[in-house]
Amino acid sequence: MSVDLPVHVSLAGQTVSVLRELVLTGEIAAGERVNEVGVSQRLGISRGPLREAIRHLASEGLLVLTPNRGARVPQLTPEEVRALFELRTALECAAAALAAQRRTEEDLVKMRGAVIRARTGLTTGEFPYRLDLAFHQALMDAARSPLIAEQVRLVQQRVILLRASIEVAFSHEQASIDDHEELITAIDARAGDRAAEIMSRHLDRVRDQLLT
Amino acid sequence: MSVDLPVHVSLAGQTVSVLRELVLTGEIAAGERVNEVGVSQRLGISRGPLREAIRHLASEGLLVLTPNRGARVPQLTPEEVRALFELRTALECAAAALAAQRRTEEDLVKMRGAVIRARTGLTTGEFPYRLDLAFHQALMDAARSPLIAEQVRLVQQRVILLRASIEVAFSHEQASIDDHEELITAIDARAGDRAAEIMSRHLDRVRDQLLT
DNA sequence: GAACTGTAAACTGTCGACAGTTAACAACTT
DNA sequence: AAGTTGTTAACTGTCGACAGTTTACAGTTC
Repeated sequence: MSVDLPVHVSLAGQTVSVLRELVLTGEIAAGERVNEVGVSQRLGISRGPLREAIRHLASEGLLVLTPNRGARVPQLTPEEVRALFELRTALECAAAALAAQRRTEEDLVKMRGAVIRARTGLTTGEFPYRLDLAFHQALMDAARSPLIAEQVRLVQQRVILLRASIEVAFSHEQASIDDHEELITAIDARAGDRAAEIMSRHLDRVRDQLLT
Repeated sequence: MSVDLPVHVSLAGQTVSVLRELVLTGEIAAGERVNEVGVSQRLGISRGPLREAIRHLASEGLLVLTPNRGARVPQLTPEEVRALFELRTALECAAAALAAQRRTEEDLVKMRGAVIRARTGLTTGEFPYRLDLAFHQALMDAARSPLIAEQVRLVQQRVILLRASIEVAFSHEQASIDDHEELITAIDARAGDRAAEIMSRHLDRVRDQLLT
C-alpha cells in the first residue's frame, strides 16, 4: 500500500517552479537580468540550486545564457516569433492528426467541455489564455503522444512569455474559439488531414495577433 | 578586425561535449549509471561543472535523472521508441514541406551531394548513419527553420543512442538512400505535401528497422 | 534457509568561499 | 570636451567540504 506523501523535492526542483512562475507572470520582465547572488539570497538558498534551476529554464527557452554574464529573460524578435510558430505548427498539426485517429468519446467530451468553459469565461473575464490552453491540453491528451505533448508544452510556455506583455482583443479570442469548434468537428469525423489544416490556419492567426 | 581566438569555454561547456561523446559512442553503455565523484575525478574537474553537464544532457534526453540516485543512460522501450519517432516524424515532415517551399538551387546541390556520398560510402564501408545524417542536415538547412532544426538535432541524437547497440542491414541502408532520392525529386518540384508523405514513410521504415 | 532489521559505506544535494572575468567609473591626456 | 586608460566593484565560474539520503551487507530472528 503506497501512500505517496512527503515526496522530498530538491531545492533545485522547487526553485525551478518558483523561477518559472516569476518569469511567466512577467514579474521578471523580458530583457531583465537574473542576478545569481541577489535571487539566491531573496529565495534563501545558495547559488548552487539556483544555478541548476536557471540552467533548466534556459534549456526550456525561458531564459537565455551569455557566458560570464548570466541569464536574462529573452525578448524575441518578430523573426524569432515566426520561427517559434513554425515549430509549434509542426508539433500541433501532427498532434491534431494523431488526435483524429486516436480520440475516444471521452476525449471529445473533454474538448467540448473546454470550449464551453472558454465561451462562458469570455464573458466572466477570466484569463483567456488559460482557457485556450485547456483546449489544447485536451487535444494533446487525445493524441496520446507523450513526447510531442511535452514539446508542445515547452513551446506554449514560450508563447505565454510573449503574451505577458501583450493585450489580446476580444474579437480574436472569439475567432480562436470558433477554430476550436471546427477542430472538434474534424477530429470527431476522424479527418486527420483536415484537422491539421484547421490547426495550421488557427496558429497562423494566433501568430499574426501576437505580431501586431 | 575580429580574430576569434582563445574563446574561453567554461569547464561545464567542455564537459558537455566530452560527456555527450561518451554517451553517443556507447562508451557509457545504455543503463549504466554516471557516478558524479568518479567521473569528475576521471575528468580532473570538480563536481559542480560535471553536474551542470549532466543536467544539460538530461534536458536533451541523453541521460535520465532519478532524485537522489543520479543519472543513467536511458534504454528505451519499444513504446518509447515509437513515441520518439512520432515526434521525429512531426518535425521532419514539417521540415520537408518547408524545404520544398524554400529550397534554392544550392540546397538541391548539397542534398544531391549527400546522396552521392552515401552511395559511394556504402561500398567503402563508412559509418552509414553519419552519411544519413548528412542528408537530413542538408534538408534541414533548406527548410530554414532554426528552431525545428534544433529540435530535429536533439531527436536524431537520441536515435543515434539507439543505434549504438544495433546493427543495421545493408539492404535497409539501400532503401533509405532511395527514399532520399525520392525526397529530392519532390522538393525539387516544390511539392511540399508529397515531400512530407515520403518523409513519413521513410521514417516509418527506419523506425521499424530499429524495432526489430 | 528465508525474511527482517540495523548499521556502514557510497553517493547525491547543498553550502560558503575563492578565482577569474566583465562592466562601470574616475582620472588623465590631447 | 572627447577619447583613452587605469582602477575598482559586481558578478559568474569553480572548488572543496559537510549534510542527508539511498543502497548494500552483515547480523538476527523465526
